[in-house]
Amino acid sequence: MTADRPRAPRRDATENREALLEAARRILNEDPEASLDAIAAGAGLSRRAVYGHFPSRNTLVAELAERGAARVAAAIERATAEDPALDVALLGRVVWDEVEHVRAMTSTIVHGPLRERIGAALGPIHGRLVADARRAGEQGGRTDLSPETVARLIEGAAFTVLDESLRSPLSRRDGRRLVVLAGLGALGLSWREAGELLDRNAALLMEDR
Amino acid sequence: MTADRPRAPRRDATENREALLEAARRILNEDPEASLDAIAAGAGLSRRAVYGHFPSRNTLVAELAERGAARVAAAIERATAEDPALDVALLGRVVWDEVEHVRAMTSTIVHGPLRERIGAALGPIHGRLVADARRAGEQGGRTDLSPETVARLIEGAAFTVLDESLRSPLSRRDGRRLVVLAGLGALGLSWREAGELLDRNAALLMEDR
DNA sequence: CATATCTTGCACACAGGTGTGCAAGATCGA
DNA sequence: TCGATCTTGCACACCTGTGTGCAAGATATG
Repeated sequence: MTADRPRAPRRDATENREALLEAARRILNEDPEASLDAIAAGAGLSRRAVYGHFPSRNTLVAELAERGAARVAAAIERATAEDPALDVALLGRVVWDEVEHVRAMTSTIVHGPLRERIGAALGPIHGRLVADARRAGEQGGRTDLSPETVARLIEGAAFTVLDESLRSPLSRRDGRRLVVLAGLGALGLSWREAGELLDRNAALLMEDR
Repeated sequence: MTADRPRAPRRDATENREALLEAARRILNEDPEASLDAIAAGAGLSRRAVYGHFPSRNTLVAELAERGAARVAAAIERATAEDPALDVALLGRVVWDEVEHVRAMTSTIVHGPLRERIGAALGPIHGRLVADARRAGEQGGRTDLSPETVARLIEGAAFTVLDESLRSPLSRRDGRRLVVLAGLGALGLSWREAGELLDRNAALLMEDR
């Protein structure tokens, strides 16, 4: 009873599959409602060929979203800070760097029904933020709102910067700074405190990784 | 050359027109992409009849959006404060009260192509926020971001509360408080400063007008 | 009541999209 | 080279939605 796996997929086939995901990333980022036709053409394939790789349009987009979410999740694990405020800032910077070049798609995916699909992969971010907000409260920080609410506000602030950067483009550096400042504001820091934190940790906005 | 106006519109006709707008408000607020069919049914009319009152679906929605925008614009003119931070808080409260019961529709209209259509009517809000941010900066407030950017962050914070309240409903009072706190945070106040401001102006969150 | 006005229900054209079947051709790979 | 694998192009069914034409019926209103 050898499983009927007639042969390994042809090399060009797997290449085309990747090309489709790549084209989807590029095209959906310009028009998040682009048709399957447009995506296929972007990959140099016909619409019909797509169905040889993905059973449906949604499957394609979902896989794309999950890959992105996994990438972000992996990135945040490599960056942690003791101080809650610093951790929030760090999270902002890291996530921004991962997402900045796929802003438009990110925005629609997060606002749309695929949100749940990537929720699992992005859960860790939320968890970290809640924990940071709670610890900050214990150390003299915001106690007028629940940690859960504070976390949502921080996430929302990040999305605000995201949406804002779609209307008037931001340099990578300005985006980083803005997303961090907005997040710290939601955490309850005054603008001076946020600025001082950034001054004390200048590396936070630097180009390295 | 008397204009050929054969007669005034029948009373039930104007009633139906209002009923359509009313149904649109109600239904688009539950499903912002609801079809014209659903809206017509909600008004107790047939889809066909809608075209006797509005030349297109978009016309209907646009009129609805413009009415709402005008309502909000009128409301903010009735509330002004000298202190910039207080003015931001006041704006937050007033706008929230006007918008809270049409959150879902507001969200999609503001994120969608109708944004420009109501931009004119909502421009005053943006203008007030920019002026507040500028004056705040002159009085020891945030100078690390341009007034324009600060205004955008405040608006974004309000939308965050809006979106958030769609996932886990907020009481009118909690919504007010949250939208004000989030706005003041974006303005650069620490959570304590924001709290003190609210304490000094307890009437801000009260039920009256 | 008589009539202009409104509403209805149907059919239709149109647009844009997804997903499938199938034959013919291109292309990898052993 | 030769066969399995992929791609293509076409046709097709299907869906959901908008907007229009038209005849027939309902209803306000002078």
